[in-house]
Amino acid sequence: MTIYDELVARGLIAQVTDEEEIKKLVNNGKATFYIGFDPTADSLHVGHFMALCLMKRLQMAGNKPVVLIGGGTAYIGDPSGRTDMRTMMTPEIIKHNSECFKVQMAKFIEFGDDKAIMVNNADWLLKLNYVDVLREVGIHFSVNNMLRAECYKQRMEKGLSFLELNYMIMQAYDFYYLFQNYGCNMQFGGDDQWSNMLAGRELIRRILGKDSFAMTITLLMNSEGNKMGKTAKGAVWLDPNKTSPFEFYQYWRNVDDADVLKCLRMLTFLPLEQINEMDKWEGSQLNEAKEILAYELTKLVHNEEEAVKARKASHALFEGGTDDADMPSTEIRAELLTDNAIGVLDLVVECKMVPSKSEARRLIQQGGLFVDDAKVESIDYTVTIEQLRNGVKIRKGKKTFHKAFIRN
RNA sequence: GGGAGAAUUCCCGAGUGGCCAAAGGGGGCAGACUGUAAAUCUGUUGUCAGUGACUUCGGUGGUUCAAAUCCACCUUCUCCCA
Repeated sequence: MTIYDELVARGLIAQVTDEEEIKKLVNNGKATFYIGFDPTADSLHVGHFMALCLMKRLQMAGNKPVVLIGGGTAYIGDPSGRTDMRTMMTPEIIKHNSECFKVQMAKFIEFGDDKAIMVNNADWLLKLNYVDVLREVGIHFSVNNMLRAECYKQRMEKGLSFLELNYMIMQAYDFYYLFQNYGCNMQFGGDDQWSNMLAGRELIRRILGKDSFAMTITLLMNSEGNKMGKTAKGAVWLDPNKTSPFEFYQYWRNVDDADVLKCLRMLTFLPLEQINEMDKWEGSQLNEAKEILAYELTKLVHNEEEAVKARKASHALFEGGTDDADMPSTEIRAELLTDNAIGVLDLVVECKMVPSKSEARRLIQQGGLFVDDAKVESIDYTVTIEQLRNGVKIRKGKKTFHKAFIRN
């Protein structure tokens, strides 16, 4: 199976500018392609991960990836798919985030002379001269067309600033710049980037009269049409300090039945034959597929050791195993104790299992808190120092586990 | 630059002087049911304290015994005119 066919079979491709040409380029390893990553946070998330996987797949097929860090575009902020403006980031934060991205990306993509390269658009965007850009680039853009673009449509009601309107132009310029300087003939990105990518292609055609290609990756949505990789608390991060391997594992272990196969196809490197086999599974058997998904992804994003640990912890907590050593834990500082004990309310807040004591109170009143598998019946319940020395297992509801302990 | 309107608790959105910590929906959390799924039903959803206190309705001042609700100024946004 050719690489292009595999991408299609995995459901990764959303839109392409010219299927035949792209197929040819990609299958023969002739593409030099770029994907842009704006450093909007200090860690990559699942959406970035998909893009990196795609890069890897294409790299394995002999194509040359260019990772573009949007250190310059981050100064503007992409309005695509947003209903409100992003908060402007300071140069220091942008720089810091860019560094974080670089470190994390090195885990997935091989960089080197003949391998992948990494560039930062801050290097060329930040020194552009306004009037020159207007004359050389701005002349090629029709505001009428821009405003018709899907990515701006939803902003027409709530308001779109001139700053943001220029994002498309900057991204288009990036493509043009990489085409000229790195022979980059193709751009990939999330499906919400389609208009921006077309703009770049159009710019290259207008200035240089040359053809270039663009392809978008299907956005990973759940069966309810929401972007996946998001929780109530925010994104699922790849940085283990922001989303622990265990939490990461659990996120995927808990996806809806309807989404498991899609996730396996799009996110893992498991052979398609194996995944198609799982497609026949039904009902509770899907739990097995979810476990495979969670394990595979944890292994890819973190490493095999973490994946094994997370799986073990998960089994221990949900299937009555005994080894609970790997669940998230918090060390309780001795000064929090009074009379060698601590109230449960304070304890669960300290472990950050609930945001406030009021919430902890409610939780207990509704019978949703357990300490060492015994239901906490009263908000006055206290945990003693002896218990803490052994480590107490706290459970909130059915799925949230935490261990609290104190050092001797 | 001129005119009209808007800003409410995580989100949407009611509320036009006391009965408002603020309707309703969404989302979240918990309980039941289950397969660590979905759907459904129930409870809950500002904070701290055992029913009372404190902080909140874009910001700052003011009127009043009392304001999310009235007034002034400011900020941001939307729409119409230029």
